[in-house]
Amino acid sequence: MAHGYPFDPALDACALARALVGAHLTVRGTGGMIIETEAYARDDPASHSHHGPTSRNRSMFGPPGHAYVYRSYGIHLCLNVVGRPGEAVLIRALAPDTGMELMRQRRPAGPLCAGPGRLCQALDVQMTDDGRPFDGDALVVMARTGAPPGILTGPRIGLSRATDRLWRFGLAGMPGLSRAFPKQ
DNA sequence: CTTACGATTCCCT
DNA sequence: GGGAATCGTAAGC
Repeated sequence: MAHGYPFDPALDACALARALVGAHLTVRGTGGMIIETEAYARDDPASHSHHGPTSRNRSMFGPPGHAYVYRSYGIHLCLNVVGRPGEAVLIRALAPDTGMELMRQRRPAGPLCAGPGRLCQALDVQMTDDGRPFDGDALVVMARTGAPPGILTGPRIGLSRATDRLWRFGLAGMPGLSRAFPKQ
């Protein structure tokens, strides 16, 4: 049952990153509520898109509402939601609630979805998901309902450039964040 | 062609 | 808290 991609394609990366906090993500039947995101923009020294399109980052310049999946440190995969051209939002942590048993099989020990590499392992995200739409088929994202939650902000994790941009967003009061946020 | 370096995680001390 | 694992990418020569 496809329900389509719920977000305005015109949202800038930070607005999309904020909108995704509290949204719900499912990949082929496993997932949970998104509790931590990071925004990456076109004119952003820390973004893969900073030097323009390449074979690796081509999905970042593709249609909004599609996935950008890349390999990190030769080991892990990371999942992004593509926004405007050259912009994307990294999904950094979930509060897992769907397909718990399957996710625990894939990650028998340790945190299930706290960290971009861990959640990709728990959800069995593949490189073949790169460029795939969040259209409600294999990849499902549902906007949050109700009042806007308290959203924490902080510098993005693991970057050496553009550390002054507070483009990391988290759901206040949630356990399972990949790291603590600075005092607001 | 060569090389340096990550949008990380895990295990050790 | 610190370092190793591990490999694709892209900048540099």
